[in-house]
Amino acid sequence: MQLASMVHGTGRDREAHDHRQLQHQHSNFYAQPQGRVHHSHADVTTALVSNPYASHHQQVEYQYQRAPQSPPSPPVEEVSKPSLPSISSLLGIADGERGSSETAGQSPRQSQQQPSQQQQQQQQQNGISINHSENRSDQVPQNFGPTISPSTTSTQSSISAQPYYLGQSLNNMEPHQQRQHVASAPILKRHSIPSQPSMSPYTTSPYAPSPYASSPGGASTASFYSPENHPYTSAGMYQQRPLPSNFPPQPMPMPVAPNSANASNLWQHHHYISASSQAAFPQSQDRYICQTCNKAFSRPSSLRIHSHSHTGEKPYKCPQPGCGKAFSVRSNMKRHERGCHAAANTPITAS
DNA sequence: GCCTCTGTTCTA
DNA sequence: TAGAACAGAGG
Repeated sequence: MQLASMVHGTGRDREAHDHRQLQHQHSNFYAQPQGRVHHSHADVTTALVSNPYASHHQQVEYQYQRAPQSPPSPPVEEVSKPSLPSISSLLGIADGERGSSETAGQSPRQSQQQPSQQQQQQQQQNGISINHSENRSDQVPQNFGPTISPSTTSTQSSISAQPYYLGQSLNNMEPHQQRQHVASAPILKRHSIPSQPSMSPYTTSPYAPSPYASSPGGASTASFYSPENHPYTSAGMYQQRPLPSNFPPQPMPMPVAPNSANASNLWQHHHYISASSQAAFPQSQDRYICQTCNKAFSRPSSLRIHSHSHTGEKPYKCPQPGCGKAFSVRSNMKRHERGCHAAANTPITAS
C-alpha cells in the first residue's frame, strides 16, 4: 500500500513537474518574440532555428545580441569573416607556398598573428569550407554536440545554464552520446549501495540529478525500496526496485527531431517520457531485489530470509538440548526437529 | 493490499 | 540432511 502510494505520488509529482516545466517553456516561448520586435524577420527566423525554446532569459538576451548568427558558437566566425580570404585565394596561397620555400611562404598577415590566432584562423577556414557547402540547419546539432565550438566560453555557459536547452541538444546527439549523458550522471549520484555485480544500470538512473527528473528513472526513485526506510536493515543487503520490465535497460526513447523542433515536439517529448514512465512501473511481483545476487523476490520476508544465506546468519537454533544446530529458516529448523529429534520427542508427546 | 508465519518442495 | 525458494493461511 505504501509502495503504491509512493508510486502514485511520484507520478503526480512528475506530472506536476512536467506541467510546471511546460508552463515555463510556454511562457518563454510566447514571450520570446517580444524581445525581438526590433529585429528583422531574418534575425528572428535564424534565432528560432537555433533555439526556439530558450527558456532562460539570458539565453534570449544572448542570442538577441548576436541574432544574425544563430548557432551558439559563431561569434569569432562572424567577427573574422570579413577578413577571411576566399577559398580560391587560400588554394592559390597554398599552391604558391608549395612552389616557394617554406620559410618564405608566410604572408604578412600570418606573420602578424599570434600562434593561437593562427590555429583559430585555420579552424575557421576549415569551418567555412564546410559551412558553405552544407545547409545552415545542419549546423545546429553539431554545435550542440559534446565538442563545443572553440569560439566562446559564454556559449557553453549559456547551454549549461539551461537544462531544457540541453535536453533539446540531447535529441540532436547521437544515440551513444545520449547514453553517455544518461549513464554518466547517475553513477555520480549513486550512493550507499555496495558492489552490484551485473546490476542493471537502470537502477542507477533513478538518482539522476539531471534535468530529466521527469524521466522514468526519476519516477522510479520514489518507488525504490530503500533499505533506510525498511525496519530490517541488513547492511544494504537488498532493495526494492521496479520490475525487470525495465531490465535490461533500453535506450532513451527520445523522439529524434533535430531540426524540426517546435512547440508540438516539446509536448510530445515530455508526454512520451511521462507515458513510458507510467508504464514502466507495473505493480507486479518480484519487486524486492537482493543487492548481493540480484535475485528477485515477491515478498520482503522472502528477501529477508534469503539475505541470511549471504550473511550466514542463522537465528533459529534447535531448542533440543545437546543440539546446537542453527538454521537460517525457521521451517528448516522445525523440519530438523521433526526429522532428527522426532524419535526423542514423539514418544514423549505421544505418551 | 501487504505482511509474517508456516508448510511444502526442489536441490546439492 | 540441510539450504533455499515458493505458496497458502491468517493477521
